[in-house]
Amino acid sequence: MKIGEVARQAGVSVDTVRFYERRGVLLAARRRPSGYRIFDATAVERIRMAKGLQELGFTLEEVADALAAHDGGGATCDSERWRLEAVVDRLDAKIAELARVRGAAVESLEDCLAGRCRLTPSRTT
Amino acid sequence: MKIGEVARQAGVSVDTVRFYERRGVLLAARRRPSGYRIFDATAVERIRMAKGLQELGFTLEEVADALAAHDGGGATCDSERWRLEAVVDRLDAKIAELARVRGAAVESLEDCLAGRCRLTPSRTT
DNA sequence: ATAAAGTCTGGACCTAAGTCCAGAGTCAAG
DNA sequence: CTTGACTCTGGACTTAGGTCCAGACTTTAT
Repeated sequence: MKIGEVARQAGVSVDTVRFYERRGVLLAARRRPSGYRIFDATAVERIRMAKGLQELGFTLEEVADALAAHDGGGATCDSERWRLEAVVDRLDAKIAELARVRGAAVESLEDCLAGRCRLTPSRTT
Repeated sequence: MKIGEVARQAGVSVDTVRFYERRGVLLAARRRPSGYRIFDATAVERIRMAKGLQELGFTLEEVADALAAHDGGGATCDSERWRLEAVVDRLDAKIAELARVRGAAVESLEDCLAGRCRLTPSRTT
């Protein structure tokens, strides 16, 4: 697969694909003699994973680190339990945090509707 | 309350407080004759709300817009149902998304442990 | 009354995550 | 074998969200 195809399948720009390679989200791609990068389907998966995690507040660096730990686990995937478990833990924490903020928001809304607003210094009209 | 106290209570820097004022997250503070800003407790609440939402992927601008809609609702809080409801809706969507990504991550992990890794082009060792 | 601590403004600077060239080379379809 | 679409590199530029001055003024505690 050439870079344009990867970009299309992952829903990002080719610039982003190259950027991700530099940042270590993607492994350094193999090259044709011409210099053109050659990718396989895992590249698309990695970009999708990165995008999903990023959406949820993880930085590219964290994603790159997790993937590097995964790749570097040794010969095979199962040779260590790797970081994805840690990622899942963080997702759980994030879900809890989200629920907490949601609760706070709902509380604020209730107070507000009850005339005791915390967000606007209103003249209790 | 002076700016330092607000910053302390909200857990941000005084620079951030001023920055938030400029960006409309905080209402323009009243001033002493000296020029010093005077805040009340709602400022702290607004910063906390902003930080919480930001953590979850909302931009400062979105937060500012929601708060502006709230403030501008008219004389009182309950004069419109305001945007916090929309925020809660978005939080729900985010929670769903988070759950989805979590599922995808767990699946990847399972595939990986089963020797069918999607993220590393491994030589099936 | 003075010193230390806090605040003011305006502007420069910073990181993350991209985006957008220019200029040169490559590929593939007709 | 040409032509239009792709790809390459390197570097400049962008936006969001801050952070960090300098130099001047204000407050507060002793």
